[in-house]
Amino acid sequence: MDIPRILVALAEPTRLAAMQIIWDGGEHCVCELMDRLNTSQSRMSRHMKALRDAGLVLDRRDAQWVRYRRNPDLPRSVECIIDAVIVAAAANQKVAA
Amino acid sequence: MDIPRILVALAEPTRLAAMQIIWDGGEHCVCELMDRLNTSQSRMSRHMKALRDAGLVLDRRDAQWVRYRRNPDLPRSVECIIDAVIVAAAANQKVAA
DNA sequence: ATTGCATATGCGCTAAAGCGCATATGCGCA
DNA sequence: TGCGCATATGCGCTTTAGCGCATATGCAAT
Repeated sequence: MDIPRILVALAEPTRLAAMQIIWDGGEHCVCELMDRLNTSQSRMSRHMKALRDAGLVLDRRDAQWVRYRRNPDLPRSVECIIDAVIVAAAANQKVAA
Repeated sequence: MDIPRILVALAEPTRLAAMQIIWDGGEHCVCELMDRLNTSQSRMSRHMKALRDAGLVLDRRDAQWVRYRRNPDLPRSVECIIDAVIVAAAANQKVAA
């Protein structure tokens, strides 16, 4: 559990947005994320790799797709960080809107 | 409230350690932090500037010293992030010890 | 005014992050 | 086997972060 590494992973806006999508519990392929976050394929793929390397998400091959999902085995302390970050980011988006 | 900027600020180990010291509520000069965190003067000063620029701490001139303290006006959502990060970092240090 | 301690900052350097582009790989289907 | 979609990655580039060193600034005391 490398806290700085986790924070770095969450500190990039596109990665944070991806976490917001994934954290609810579903599985999401790269192409879906890349469409919803309006970014390129290679960029999205690399960002997902960063989240995976930080231990925040898991991935699974499903035919031609790779499905990413939240890592269910994170320590509670790390889940608390992510919850707090997502809440704060969501609150911020409301203010901005 | 720029969440990514806050996360970047917290993602550096020395800055995170400084936040752990400051978050309790006291005032701490750069020389104290630099001694306790075993780092150089310029490095510590710059890291404190980063925390200040992120809005996490405030500073105050007191004679030859500059006292840093936690920013009491942070939104609750941001305080939650910092609390969670500090708890997780502390838990980690126990495991490592 | 000078000295000394505390802090900030300009400068140059190195390392790392992030990106686009092109290409490779994995998989299903015809 | 060959094609097409989804994903990953090598490469080169640009930007940014972080550092040490030296120096500037602020303040107090002599």
